[in-house]
Amino acid sequence: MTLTNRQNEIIEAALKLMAEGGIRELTIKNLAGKLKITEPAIYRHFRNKSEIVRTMIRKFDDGVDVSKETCKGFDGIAAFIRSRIRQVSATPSLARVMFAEELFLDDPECSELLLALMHRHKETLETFFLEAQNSGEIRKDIPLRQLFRLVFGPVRLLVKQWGMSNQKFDLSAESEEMLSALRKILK
Amino acid sequence: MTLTNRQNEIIEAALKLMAEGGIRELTIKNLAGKLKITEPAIYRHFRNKSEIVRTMIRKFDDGVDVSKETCKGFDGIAAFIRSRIRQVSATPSLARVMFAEELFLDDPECSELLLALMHRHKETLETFFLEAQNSGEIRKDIPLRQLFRLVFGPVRLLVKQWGMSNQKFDLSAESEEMLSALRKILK
Amino acid sequence: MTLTNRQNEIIEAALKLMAEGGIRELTIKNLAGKLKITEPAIYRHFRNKSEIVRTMIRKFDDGVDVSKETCKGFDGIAAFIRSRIRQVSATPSLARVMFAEELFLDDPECSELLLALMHRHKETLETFFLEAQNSGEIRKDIPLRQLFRLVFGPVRLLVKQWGMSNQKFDLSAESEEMLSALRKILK
Amino acid sequence: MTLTNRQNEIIEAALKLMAEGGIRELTIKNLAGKLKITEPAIYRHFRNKSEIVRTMIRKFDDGVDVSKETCKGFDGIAAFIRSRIRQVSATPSLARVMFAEELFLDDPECSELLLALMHRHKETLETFFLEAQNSGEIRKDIPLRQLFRLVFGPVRLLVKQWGMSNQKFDLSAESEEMLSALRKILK
DNA sequence: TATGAATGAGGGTTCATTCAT
DNA sequence: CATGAATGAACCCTCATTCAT
Repeated sequence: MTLTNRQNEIIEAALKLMAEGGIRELTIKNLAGKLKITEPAIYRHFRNKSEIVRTMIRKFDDGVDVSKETCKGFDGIAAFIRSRIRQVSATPSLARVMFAEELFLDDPECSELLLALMHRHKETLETFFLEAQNSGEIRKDIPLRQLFRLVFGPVRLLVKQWGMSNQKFDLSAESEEMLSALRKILK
Repeated sequence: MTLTNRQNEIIEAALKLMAEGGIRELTIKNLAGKLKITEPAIYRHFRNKSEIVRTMIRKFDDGVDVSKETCKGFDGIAAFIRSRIRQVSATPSLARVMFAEELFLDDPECSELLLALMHRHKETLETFFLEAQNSGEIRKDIPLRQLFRLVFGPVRLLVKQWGMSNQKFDLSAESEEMLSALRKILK
Repeated sequence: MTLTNRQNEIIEAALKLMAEGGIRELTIKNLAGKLKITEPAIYRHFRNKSEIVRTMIRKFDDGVDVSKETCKGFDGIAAFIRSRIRQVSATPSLARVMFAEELFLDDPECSELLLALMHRHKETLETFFLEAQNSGEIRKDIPLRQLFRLVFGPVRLLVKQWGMSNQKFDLSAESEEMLSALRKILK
Repeated sequence: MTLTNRQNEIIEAALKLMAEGGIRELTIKNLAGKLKITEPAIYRHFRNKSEIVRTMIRKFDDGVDVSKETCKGFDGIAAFIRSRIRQVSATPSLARVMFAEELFLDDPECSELLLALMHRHKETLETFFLEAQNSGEIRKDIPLRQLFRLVFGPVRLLVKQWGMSNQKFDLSAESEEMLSALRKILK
């Protein structure tokens, strides 16, 4: 995904707007206002609003790179989670929208994209879970799809709490604590 | 919370609209259309749109009744979760909005209400967690706020998956499986 | 003009509403709210809103009774003015609307009524002016219609200032001072 | 105050609407209709309706230029009055709203603006009155605030009569007659 | 690459009024 | 004498988008 400078600026502004006042604040007018250009100018860089949102989603999905080669088992899972946490820490506005799939329910193209991304992640992660079960890092009496929920449910909630509390607590400390708790209880 | 018949009808219609097409579908016009009355008629029953949404939220919060007397410890937590699951099963549209606090970010009155409700629940639940730790149902080396996330993160994710998959799996079976998994791993 | 009790209550409430927040505050809804009845109930007492306003206007015109018999010349004029001032002092809300004919521009029936009343007053008053000129109380080198403006322009402005200042000064003192000034300068 | 062409056109149309049918006729819809554009187009030129009205008020206040340098005493007053009369003659629609402060009672921002302008005028004019008293043009036994009313009350009433009569008489002749009458009686 | 001006669709809301009860 | 429920018309305003320049 190669974006022009302007495109990156627009994505950045869009994210800020969403974080500040919810998805309703993300309008072409506000976007233009924030970038100090006029509304039609936006359309030089994106075909329409949906494309902006979709590009935003894709861009932040690119940020999570956990190649299945470098890590294995629970380490792979931890790497994935840490990658997400690092991303959210770097761009706190993300915390408010990253796991809010409902926000995009009314745009079919966005919904579809999100579903596809989620599916891809799930596949990657289930490989890790299997490895972890086989190596004895994780007990074997819990179905894979429950494992997925037991691990990523808490992560999502943590990020959401951090976003809704306006970053009042130390996200990375709290996430490390959570990871070690997960390691403990799943053994 | 005593609502008139019409008010209940309006709330019901509002929920359906949201579930069908996201919060953007929840407009006074659509609401009126669904009820086959005119838009101004809505305003005889609610002062404005925000009041409709807030009433909707309150109504479904009323549905979760877990008195601290009847249950204790992990049973209290399980009761709370089962109550939620039952509610969502009965009104599947709920699954798509119940844990989507972001949807209401742009309405300060709604946001505030949601925060208050979440706070109340957290307080109730932390009592249960403490009891469970003291009675030995739950290990003591995990901080309360992590416990909260470890339990309710997965529940939220489960409900969300069910909603986004259009109720493709058996929610109550899956939730029972999750509960027993939680019981196991937290001991 | 004989009004029922309820009608008088409605007129009174209407006047208060107008005084508090301008003519836009005078709505059937607000009227009903102030009287703690429902909107349709208003229509038991008046055929429509215009009739309410017209009745209001007529009622307060009835309050100014200056028979041409009891007074003559400048005394007649002074009596008329004092009568107005007394009325406004008794019902301060009046000050904000009494001379604001523009408020009713959009209701032809009201406009017409107002014009008729103004015409009647002018006729009465011109008789007084003529008498005053003939008796030497007022100089004769000023045309009647200018005299009318020179006397009632200031009175209107005085009342308006009193109303817009929220009755900050002593209206009757100020009006007496004005009357004596008028007597002086017109001789 | 520099306005774009379109802004001037809008203000002009707004004034016409008000003059034709009272303030209730001044709606965005009518405004758009008169200019043969759509309603949203209006909002490219003004932020909202209140801003239109306020600009209208300011624009016509700009028209009254009486520098304290060129005139002194009663001449200053006469200049101010003549300036107003000229303005109203040029734009007869103004006559119906220029002195109708009540029309804007329901818009706090307009009310405030009007009060500020009125205050500024009063200050300018009281300087003239003082000069006139000191130079012997106006008798000294009448308080300043009464003088203000005695002079501007009649002017306001004259303009209002002209407006409400649909310009049936010769405003400038009548105003000159009034000015000379005022000069006579105030000496 | 940007702008100024406009548009069609739709948003939430308030109005005076009516009607059956 | 009053109500509950509704209506049609109109209100102000914002949306994403387009087009000529």
